[in-house]
Amino acid sequence: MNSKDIADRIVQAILAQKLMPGARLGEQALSMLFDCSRTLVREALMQLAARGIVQVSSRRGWFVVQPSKTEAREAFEARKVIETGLIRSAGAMDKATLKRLKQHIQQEKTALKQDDVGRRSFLLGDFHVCLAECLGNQLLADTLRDFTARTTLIAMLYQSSHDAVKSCQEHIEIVQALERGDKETAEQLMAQHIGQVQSALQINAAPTDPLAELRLALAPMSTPMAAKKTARLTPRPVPLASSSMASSSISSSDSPSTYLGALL
Amino acid sequence: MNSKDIADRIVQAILAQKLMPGARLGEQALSMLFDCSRTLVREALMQLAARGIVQVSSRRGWFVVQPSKTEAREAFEARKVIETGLIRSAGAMDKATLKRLKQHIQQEKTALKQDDVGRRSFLLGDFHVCLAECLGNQLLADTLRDFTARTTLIAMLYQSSHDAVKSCQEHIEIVQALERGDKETAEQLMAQHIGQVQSALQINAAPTDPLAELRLALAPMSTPMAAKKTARLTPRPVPLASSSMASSSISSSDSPSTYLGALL
DNA sequence: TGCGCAAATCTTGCATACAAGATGCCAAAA
DNA sequence: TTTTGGCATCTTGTATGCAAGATTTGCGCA
Repeated sequence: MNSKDIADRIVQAILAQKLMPGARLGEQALSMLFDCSRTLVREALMQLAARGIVQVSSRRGWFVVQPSKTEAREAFEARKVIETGLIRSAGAMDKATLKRLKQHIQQEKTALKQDDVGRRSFLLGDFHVCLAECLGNQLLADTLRDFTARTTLIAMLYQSSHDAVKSCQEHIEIVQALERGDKETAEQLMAQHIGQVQSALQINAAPTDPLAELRLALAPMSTPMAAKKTARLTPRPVPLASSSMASSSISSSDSPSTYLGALL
Repeated sequence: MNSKDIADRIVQAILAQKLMPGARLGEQALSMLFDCSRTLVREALMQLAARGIVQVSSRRGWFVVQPSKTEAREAFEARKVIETGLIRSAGAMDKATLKRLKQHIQQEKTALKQDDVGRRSFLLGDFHVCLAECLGNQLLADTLRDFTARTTLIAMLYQSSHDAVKSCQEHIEIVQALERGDKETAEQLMAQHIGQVQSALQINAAPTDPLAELRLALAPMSTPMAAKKTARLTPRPVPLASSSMASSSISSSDSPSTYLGALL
């Protein structure tokens, strides 16, 4: 278990929407989870920070990034630029490549059918990384993975009303266009597809009132003492001032073991 | 002096062609240079590794990356995709932005006139980062900085015969096209410009046979023992198997002080 | 009850110590 | 002379300890 593995696990958890933006990533907690020293955890977090996936607030803690509206726009624009450009500059695809893409889409369908939210989210994002690899550019594929993690976080943060089934359908159409060699259409479809995801954001929903979580938790219940403790409410809540969101419940109000469960 | 500063300095040294591909970056040496512990140096190197700028060979050392031919192709393709796409998707530029670009070009001219190789190399690369920022995408600008560092290393590794004056001239033309709102031409010029730099590479010069150095060194000399020792051949030469190159002499056979001078 | 201050606690920042693999060097033997 | 075995050295890999800032908590006081 080296720092690379730890970083990969964290990225995967984000792609599977199991780590929310703003989630706390304590060095101690992670070192216990991965059964290693803080040193390795720190190295992993440093790498992720360099990739723009986590950030550290001096002597306060490490947190999954919460992209601002500007950063959200930039991330989607970046993906559009890269993915459409990649299609445009690509040569013809061979059969094996197309097969791989189709297999990926099959996996998406399976995850959709089984209602496996984590896997579904991961695969819908991974399609784009896979496509970049198929188009023959590992460098851009890796870059795209980070950007996809970013847009996934953005979708969580801005309460995307995005439809997974529709997304999968759009992936299918893109691959079909590529299969018949119609790059122009494929490029156009890709731009639309990313645009769809982007416009599904409630871009003004983020600065919702910071008490939403409390309100929900403290709403009158029919069976008053159903849960013995209702869990501590936001013990160390949203770290960074700015916009708050409903995410911290998962990441910070559960016990360490549960909170870290996202990585297992 | 934190790890971020150290990483920045290393990147700058690469952009200024003061650190060659394959150059050794010993933790101890850097910690002495920056007067800090190995921990900080290690954190910086980890970040750079995550950005694909350095790599570590287990218990052997840290080295500036030596992109393979495939990686070289990918890096140039990535830059083409991003930079042309960015121009295409950009809106109109305001006056202040154009002014900034023109100032940058002025700096390029100055460095050219003064024959300041380091600054010249840095500025010619930084133009593209600057442009990305001007086009309103900091995320892609940061990405482009890393990619530019990569292509700079590639140019060093593959003995680019690239002409700085010509490059600057091409920058000027791109900005002119942007100024008159002719994005289409600007995009085309940019693609050509990057293509020029790419095709100036001696792409077949690097994977020359690994014995080239030996052959040269062992070629019959007219004055047999002219040099008392002919220098140890590749003392701790190229770290990773694959392609060898003529660069290691500078980075690894000089004394630490000289070798680290690139960062000061 | 509300407010302010200080101690306690938590979390990261940084340095250092030690472990362990990789490399180079040298001597001894074939 | 060449090869091989082992030792010395160099370099990273990992853990741990302590310092210092940030946050929370609890208490005294008006």
